[in-house]
Amino acid sequence: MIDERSKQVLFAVIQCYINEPGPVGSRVVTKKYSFGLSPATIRNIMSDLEEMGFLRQPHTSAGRVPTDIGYRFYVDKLVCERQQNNKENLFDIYKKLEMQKKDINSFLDAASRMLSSLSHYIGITTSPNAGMTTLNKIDLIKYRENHVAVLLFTDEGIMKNRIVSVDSDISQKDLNRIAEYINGKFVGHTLDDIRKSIVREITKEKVVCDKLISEALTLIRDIFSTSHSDIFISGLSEVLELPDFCDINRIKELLKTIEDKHIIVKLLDEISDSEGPRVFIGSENPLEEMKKFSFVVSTYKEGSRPIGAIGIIGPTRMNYIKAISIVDTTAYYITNMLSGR
Amino acid sequence: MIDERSKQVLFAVIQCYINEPGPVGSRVVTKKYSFGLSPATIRNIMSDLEEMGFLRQPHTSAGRVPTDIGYRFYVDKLVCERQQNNKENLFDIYKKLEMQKKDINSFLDAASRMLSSLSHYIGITTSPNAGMTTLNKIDLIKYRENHVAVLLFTDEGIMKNRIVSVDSDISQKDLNRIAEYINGKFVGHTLDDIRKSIVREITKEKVVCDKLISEALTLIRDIFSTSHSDIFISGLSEVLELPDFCDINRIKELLKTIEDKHIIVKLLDEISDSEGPRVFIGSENPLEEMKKFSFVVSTYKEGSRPIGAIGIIGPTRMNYIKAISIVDTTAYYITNMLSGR
DNA sequence: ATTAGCACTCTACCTTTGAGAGTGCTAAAA
DNA sequence: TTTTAGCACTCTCAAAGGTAGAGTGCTAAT
Repeated sequence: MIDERSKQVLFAVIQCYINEPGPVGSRVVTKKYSFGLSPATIRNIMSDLEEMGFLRQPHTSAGRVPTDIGYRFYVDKLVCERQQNNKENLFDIYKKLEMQKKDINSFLDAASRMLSSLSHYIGITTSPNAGMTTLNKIDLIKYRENHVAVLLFTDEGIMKNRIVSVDSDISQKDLNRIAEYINGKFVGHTLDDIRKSIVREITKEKVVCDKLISEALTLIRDIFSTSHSDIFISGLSEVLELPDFCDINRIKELLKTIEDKHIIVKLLDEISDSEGPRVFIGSENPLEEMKKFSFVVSTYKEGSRPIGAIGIIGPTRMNYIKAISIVDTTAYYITNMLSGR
Repeated sequence: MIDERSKQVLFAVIQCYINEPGPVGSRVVTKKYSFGLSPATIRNIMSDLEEMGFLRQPHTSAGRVPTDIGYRFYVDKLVCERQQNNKENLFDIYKKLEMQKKDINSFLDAASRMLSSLSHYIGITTSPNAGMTTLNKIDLIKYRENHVAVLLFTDEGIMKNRIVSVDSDISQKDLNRIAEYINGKFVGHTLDDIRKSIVREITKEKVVCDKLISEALTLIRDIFSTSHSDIFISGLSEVLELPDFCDINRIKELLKTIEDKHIIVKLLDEISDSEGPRVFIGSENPLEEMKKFSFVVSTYKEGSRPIGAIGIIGPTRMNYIKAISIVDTTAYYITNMLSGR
């Protein structure tokens, strides 16, 4: 389909373009890479590559620029060959993040900053998807008259807390009883499973237990269902330094997408059941607003189950090698750190 | 110092400029406002105003543009005269925010979005300054072996929670005892005060009580001291639509400032002991990075003590009337809603 | 199959030009 | 004394032309 030499030329063009933006011409390729061919030959090859859809010309008689398909080809090759990560920066990441261990959210915030400062693109991390985490303990605490604090502990630390007002004033003793009942039933299950069983239990109306408990269950179900995860985004100013973002309209687009965090959360949620780092290049992006950018994502896990996502957003002219490596190793260390608590 | 007629002209120029950017000339002023004077006279007045520092010319033979001093004069006048807020939009704000009452942080997040969507500038809210809030209750819960969850309830809802690892395994009973002791001593005081007394107590070494308690106190002091408040910023994409931000460098500046949230937190903290809405115009801003923007801030309170700040960032060419009114009423309603819990 | 040579194309940047808007000044009018 | 009309002058902005540079595609020679 595509011979080895053409492939080499394609990769050369892509690497040139990643190093500095602007169409890359045949002469430049011959100078930077010693193919032992003249510009004219390279030109012919590039012309072929354009026909195949890997390159394109911004305008007649300019150099070539990679298409999304070209990048895809390049990245696929990359991922295949990548056995050895560059282990050097691993340790740095590890050490710096270690400091932030205190609380899971500030930890993930720090991780997103880390992603962006390492890559010079936009770094994104999400807090664990509540539904995927396992319940460690529920506590009900009387907060003041008619107000109860519901605390959901998961294996990663406190995940959710909420103060709810209840109609009848319940004593702390009763609350303890309810909590005990719920704990006995649900500890060790994922929140998603718990929600499902609660729904089942309520609808089946086989509430042998007392009214308070059924009320509490309804309450907890509600808490579970409004579980939008937190998301940490950083590096916007970082990305503005790139020549790719000299156009004000692109900035606007990007900002609008990112500011509506729910969009990103949804996107990441969809991804978060897949393995290893994934790359979405330009038009491959499921989100309309992101079709001009590239997105490298991976997940961190609790045990073997992915519970949260991290990633990098940058221009399609992204240093994919670096980005993939950064995302991958960061995900790896987040997983480690969560389990090491 | 400055006669009435000149003042009128100054305000006319400012209003023109706020309505649409670009230097405003003498002809425009005579057309939009009926002073009964010819352009030539207006020109003379404007020339005087320039000498006094209220206006300036971007270049010879262009119209005039207000200086920061000019805006200041205008805003001062405004604040003096402002007795009647436009009560219409109050109700809207109130109703929409009411929905978000559930949890204080998502509530403040919503409030910041509200600020930005109403003003079309950048909306900022901070969560209550932990130090200023009063302690409602402390709870210590055994989370797993050697791990204790410390919960700080304040009158606004749960403010802080942290899981800490302790050397010796403590029983829930002991934890309850410690919590009880601390509660008895500190409930009703502000966290700042509590921190101070803890420090005193520890340093004085008059720890008649047992070792666990002194250890717990040290712990809690640490938790208090790392109290950076959350901050919610929104409306970045909003602001890019303004003609004032057509220059990419200004965007960069702004983003850099805003992305480093600690800067803003610090700024707001300094302000948060003053009354009513305050306006910082361009160079009046204490922060170097903000000297090209204007900042309208106010505080929300617990009782009569300000505990958090909200504000709007926009261009110096800001609609100050609207901005002040929005900030003021939003602050008012946040105060109300917090106390109405 | 590859390459050298050449005409052609397109962009980016610079300069020029003219229109438009607005000022400052002066002298006349109120 | 204050206001106004008239006019020359200045500056910006946008469009128009012109040139250099980079790169291509094609053809004919190697």
